[in-house]
Amino acid sequence: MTMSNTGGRRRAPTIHDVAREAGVSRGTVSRVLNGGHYVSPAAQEAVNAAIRKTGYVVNRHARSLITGRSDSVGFLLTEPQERFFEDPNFNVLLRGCTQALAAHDIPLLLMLAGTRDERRRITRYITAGHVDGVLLVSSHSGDPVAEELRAAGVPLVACGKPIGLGSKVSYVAADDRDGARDMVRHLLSLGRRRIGVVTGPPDTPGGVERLAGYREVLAEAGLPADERLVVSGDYSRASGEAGAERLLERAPDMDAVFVASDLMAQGVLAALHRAGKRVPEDIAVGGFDDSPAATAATPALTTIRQPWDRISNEMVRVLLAQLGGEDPAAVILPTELVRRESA
Amino acid sequence: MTMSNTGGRRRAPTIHDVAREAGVSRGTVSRVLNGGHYVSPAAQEAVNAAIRKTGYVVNRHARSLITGRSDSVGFLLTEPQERFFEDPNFNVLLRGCTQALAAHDIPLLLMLAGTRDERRRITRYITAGHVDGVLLVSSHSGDPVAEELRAAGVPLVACGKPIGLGSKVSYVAADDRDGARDMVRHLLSLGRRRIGVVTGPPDTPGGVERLAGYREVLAEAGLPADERLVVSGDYSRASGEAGAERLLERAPDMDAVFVASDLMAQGVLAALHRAGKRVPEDIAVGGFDDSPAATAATPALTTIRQPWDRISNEMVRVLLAQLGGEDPAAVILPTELVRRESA
DNA sequence: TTCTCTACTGTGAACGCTCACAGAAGCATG
DNA sequence: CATGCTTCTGTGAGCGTTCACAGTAGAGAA
Repeated sequence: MTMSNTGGRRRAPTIHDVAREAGVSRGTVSRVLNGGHYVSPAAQEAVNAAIRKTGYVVNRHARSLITGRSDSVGFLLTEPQERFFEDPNFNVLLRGCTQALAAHDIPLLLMLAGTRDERRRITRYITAGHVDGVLLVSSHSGDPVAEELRAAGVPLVACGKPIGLGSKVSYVAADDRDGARDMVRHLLSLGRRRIGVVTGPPDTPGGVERLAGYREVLAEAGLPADERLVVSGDYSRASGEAGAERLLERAPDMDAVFVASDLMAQGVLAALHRAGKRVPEDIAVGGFDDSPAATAATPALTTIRQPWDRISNEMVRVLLAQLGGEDPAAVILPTELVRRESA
Repeated sequence: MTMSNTGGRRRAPTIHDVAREAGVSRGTVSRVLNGGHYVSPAAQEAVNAAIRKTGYVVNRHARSLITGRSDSVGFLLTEPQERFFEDPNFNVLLRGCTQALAAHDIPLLLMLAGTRDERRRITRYITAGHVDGVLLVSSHSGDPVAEELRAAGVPLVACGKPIGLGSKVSYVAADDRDGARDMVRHLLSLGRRRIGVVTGPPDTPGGVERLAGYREVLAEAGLPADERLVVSGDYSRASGEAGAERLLERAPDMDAVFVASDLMAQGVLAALHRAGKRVPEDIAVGGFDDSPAATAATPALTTIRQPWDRISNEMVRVLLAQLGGEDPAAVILPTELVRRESA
């Protein structure tokens, strides 16, 4: 009667135990574990049975030691922390990436690099090869971590087009410009002609591209470019509130606002409410993101849906392709107008 | 002229290189790396200089292979996914844990186990020793993953008291009952006497304890227990809305509601607004959590703050203590009443 | 037959580290 | 002067895997 796998918590079974159980050599077990090429069907089956019987699980440390790969990837957040809190997009993205990676049996290491010290530590950790690649969430330009990682040759996929870096870095992004165009066209179709905009920070792709889309459509419609109708925020609720106040002051005849994020749009709604403006009767409001904030708002926000589930899937796909030796790639995904009450 | 660390990306320096550079043996370098006991000051310094010069970073896989530890911990979420989205507490908790662990140079693996298959995979992964311990977020009772991990002897710290499990599992929780007591006492102090409650699911500690606190205070105040004033939700906004409607129907003379989460309280506010009730004039509303939803609501919610930053710190502290050989422990942290407009 | 090719299998040698052990040196104690 | 103790150092072994290589068997071609 031999010792079996149940109970005892003695020692985890190794590839050796499996080999003995299956009556083959370590090499054959290893081959089965790694795709099963050059293994006879009989051996294949014997090994699988032995694995089930012993409850064998590969020791990833031993594997990594020799392969040099870690079979894990990092999810790196270099944003200032308040965004992480307030922006529901991060949650969706994080969850999507975790799941997409889990499907490949690849664990995700969460890394927060808010301070200088943290950045140094994390950079060291990553460049030491403790992860095979990095999913980067950092829309601000001039991110030193991103640049260092790129220089060190770490496979990298950014979420949103990285402004500072060269073209050699992969990214996945929603079509910000096209989304903005859709929204502004929608506002025009409602008969609005004095359309304001609260855009994002000018060092983020969302800030730049959404504003560009807005300007393009107005120009195409033959409307004058009026800089009094343009203010910028930082994607926070508070900045939306402040932005709306400034707009109302500078352009009291405004009849619509395009806001570059739902969270800011919440702030805008609050400011308009305080100013006695009815939405959408007096002023139509269009958001961006289709976050939970959009449905939570009163009135519910008409907004642009970013395909976050597809974005996370694509980020993982592109990163894995890169780990497999493929070249960096840029992926741009279409957005969708979601009509609710605010416009 | 010897090959130096800069450029070339040839091969990462090993402990061997450091030893040669410092003129000592591998063993001495290893001792320096692991606390520096039994190392002469001279050797200590030589090794540190060599580490700086070579840019050496320890290979964690090699270390883990021999120590059997992975020097990483898992953050396991077995909640249904919508909570992860909607509840901002998870973000604060996740961020806090990541940072607290980073201070000990321990990476955090994010694990989502929503479906049966995912649960199986994750359990296998964890029990195989790929993480040293687990921070568990799963308030629902009868969680099969938690039970399996406990049975397998995996060091575990839960967030919130795990209902199903025995007392051998560590947890960190806010004092739900006391927080509820504070809120209900506050409502009483405002002169309210017909106080309703929208509690959480009865299989969560929040659902049980907050309701218990509510009942205790009413009893202590000599008020009758009226089951028409008690409904339960699932912490979602929608369930708060439905709960408020049911309360209004069953107890039209209600003059206050204690809601077991801010998110549900948002729903309650919406329902009250629709029913033409003014808050706080007609009905005072008290929330729980002090989440961003509390300030976003109109009127801003009076609520109970849970010390999430302390909770995450304590979770990590208790887990690390357990990894160091200490026994499981329960930590209960005080809450705080935050007065705003709604009550 | 003999040779070559393909499909499959087993065996040492790493990978980079820690741990146990042996041994050296210094100093106090018997 | 031996003995013990403490502090420090180097060395071999081995953690569990993969990889390169050598080798076997069987099929088909010369």
